[in-house]
Amino acid sequence: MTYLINVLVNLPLHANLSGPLTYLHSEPLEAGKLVRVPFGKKEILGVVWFQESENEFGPLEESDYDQKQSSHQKATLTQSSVVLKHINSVIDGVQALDQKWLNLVGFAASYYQRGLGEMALQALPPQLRDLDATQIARRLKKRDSLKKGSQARGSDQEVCEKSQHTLTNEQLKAIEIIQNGYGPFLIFGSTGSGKTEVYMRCVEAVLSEDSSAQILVMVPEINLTPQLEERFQTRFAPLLDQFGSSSVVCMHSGMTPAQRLQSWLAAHSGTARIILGTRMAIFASIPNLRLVVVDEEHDPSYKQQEGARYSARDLAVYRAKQLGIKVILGSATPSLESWHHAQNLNPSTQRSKYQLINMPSRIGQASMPGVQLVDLNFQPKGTVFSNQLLEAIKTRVQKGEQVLILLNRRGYAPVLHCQDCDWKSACLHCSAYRVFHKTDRTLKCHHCGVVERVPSHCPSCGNADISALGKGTEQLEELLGTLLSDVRQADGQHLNVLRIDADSTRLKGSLNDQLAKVHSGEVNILVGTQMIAKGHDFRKITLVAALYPDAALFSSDFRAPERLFSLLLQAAGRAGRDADLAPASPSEMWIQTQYPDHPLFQALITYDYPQFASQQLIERSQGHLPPFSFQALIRADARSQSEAQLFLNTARDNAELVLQQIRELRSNSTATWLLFEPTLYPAIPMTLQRVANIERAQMLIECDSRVMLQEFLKCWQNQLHQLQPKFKGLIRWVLDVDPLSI
DNA sequence: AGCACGCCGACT
DNA sequence: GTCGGCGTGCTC
Repeated sequence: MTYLINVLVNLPLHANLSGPLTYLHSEPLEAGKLVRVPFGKKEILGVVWFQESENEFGPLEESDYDQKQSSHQKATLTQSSVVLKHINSVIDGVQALDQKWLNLVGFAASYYQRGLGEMALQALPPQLRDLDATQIARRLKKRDSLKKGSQARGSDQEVCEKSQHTLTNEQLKAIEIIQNGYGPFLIFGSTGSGKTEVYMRCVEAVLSEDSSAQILVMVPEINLTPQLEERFQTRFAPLLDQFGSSSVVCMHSGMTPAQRLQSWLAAHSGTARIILGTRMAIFASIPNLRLVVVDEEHDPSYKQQEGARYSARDLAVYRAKQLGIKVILGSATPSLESWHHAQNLNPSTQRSKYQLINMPSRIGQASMPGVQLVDLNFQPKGTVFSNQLLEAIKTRVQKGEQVLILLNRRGYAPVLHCQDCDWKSACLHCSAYRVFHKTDRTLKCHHCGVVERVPSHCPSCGNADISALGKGTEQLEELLGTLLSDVRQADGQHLNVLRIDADSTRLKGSLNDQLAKVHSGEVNILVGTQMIAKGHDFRKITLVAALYPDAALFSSDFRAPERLFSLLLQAAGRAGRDADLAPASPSEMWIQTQYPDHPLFQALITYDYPQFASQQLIERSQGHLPPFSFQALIRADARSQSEAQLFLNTARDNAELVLQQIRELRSNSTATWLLFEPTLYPAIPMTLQRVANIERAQMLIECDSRVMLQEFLKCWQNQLHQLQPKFKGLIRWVLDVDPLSI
């Protein structure tokens, strides 16, 4: 007997093949099974998809039954003139992915307008794709032996001792709400309010209730996984000792392919009980998933920015809903989307979409730092550190406290400039300047990566006197060294200034080494980009300063203020974490700005996120922006800007046709979403118009109905594929559903 | 997307 | 005479 099997393979949507491919096999195969199939001249990994007549959303209808019978009958060897091939092998050692996982992948592919096979295969660990059945069998055997080893060790361990922390009333209340509610929950809790402890208690409750329960905890950045892993490991490993070290696993792109495969297998087989990871972890196969936690849910890192542009936070909410389990989102500055969902009551149910949990207080004596605004209008032009700020910094370091300076610009200076001929260090390939890096004497383009030795004379006129315009973190580091050269620590030692940014942490492990220097107290002043504002628990920092955050106030991106507020609040959260230090030495957050009266800063002074959010939501609502409308962005890359725009504008003209089709197709439908038609704005050059000699343009699509937007994008996408070959200079185009930056 | 086949310029 | 540029087309 030969059966027709639908198999997903890693193919982008725009290949001439769409949907699953049909292969032959000697026996029927369950959906979700992993197989190796011939594809062209290669053999690749495939995932068995549902048979046509199988309905992934429920039991089969009577009418489906005949089809199911026929598809399982002996198949003809061709299908629409394509010669079908046989499946090479079935990977028996790995259990079939379950229907819930297949559904998640199916939903993500359709919502983010990507190929089903592309989505499914991208969601699997790379090594699973590369290894054949025997190699995978070998890994499984290795894993089993590891497991036995740790089991033996595990049995020696003490029984889990319950955490001795006493919880605050806010924490107790939060836990109670989560225990008794349905979710999704949005914990609005300031940094240091003990959100993590709430997560842990909820995790603990679920684990003790269900002896096979698995839990997914997501964090925005790789850097934050080690410390969290350690906390979960020490807390829960004893409780879950039967599986020893594999009971808590990590999933993020910084792991080696072998580690990723092992973690994935541990989650898939059910041995991993707690899965900690970055956005990619949302696609992990977790058959007994019972709880999802998304920490720092507002963080833009949850949105994948290339390939399939999914939002791991939104998919987490979907996944939890699909499984009927709880999802906890947490943030000190929730995304306005989530905040909105937690505010508005549904008139019929009298419930909001998300349940809001307030945790406003910091634990112990610690309170948020007092905000000091320095009006740069009253400072000499070009001031980097105002005198007030400099004095404040001196006072802190002399007392043995630490200072954090935030500047979102790495390198020494963003531009080199020749005063004689007005030459500037423009990048030849991008519409941007190359940045001067003094440490390695180079000019670097941060967009295309071109590196050149810094010229000693102006390349244009030969003038030896070229100057650096603007300030980057490298220069701050240097500047602080000179400005504070006569300042000594309490013990008479010279000051230590440390810079942490993408350049200083390029080498593996160097971030940890540098953080360790901060924790040990060896460092007095820490200078860095936004990577130091997130999550790290610095005990002795009592002063944080943002030197010039004004650019975001006037950005063309409507989300810029939201991001700035969040960044500044998170940075402020780095200060005053040590409750013992707090009473004697209240911490400070300094902001130097030309717009001290701006409502954003005014809301920040009182750390009034609800105030800021409500004011932003009013603006969003008036501007018909998310969360009051839904957006998609299409970007075109081409040889010339005009070609990129021409493609987009032609696509825009075609949209009317697509809409007509939808209207006709649904002419007998009374669905209200049909009334909301998408608006397509004209194509515009991207803010960074040219990168690596490729011209980029984009076009925004906005619609009041999510369903209508989805329907439109699906039909429109077909048109775009047909349109594409007519544009010779066009290199590629990409769709971004729910884009985060515009 | 890969990876083939396929038809025209600068090199041993 | 080849090596190799990347243009078109196919993959169940």
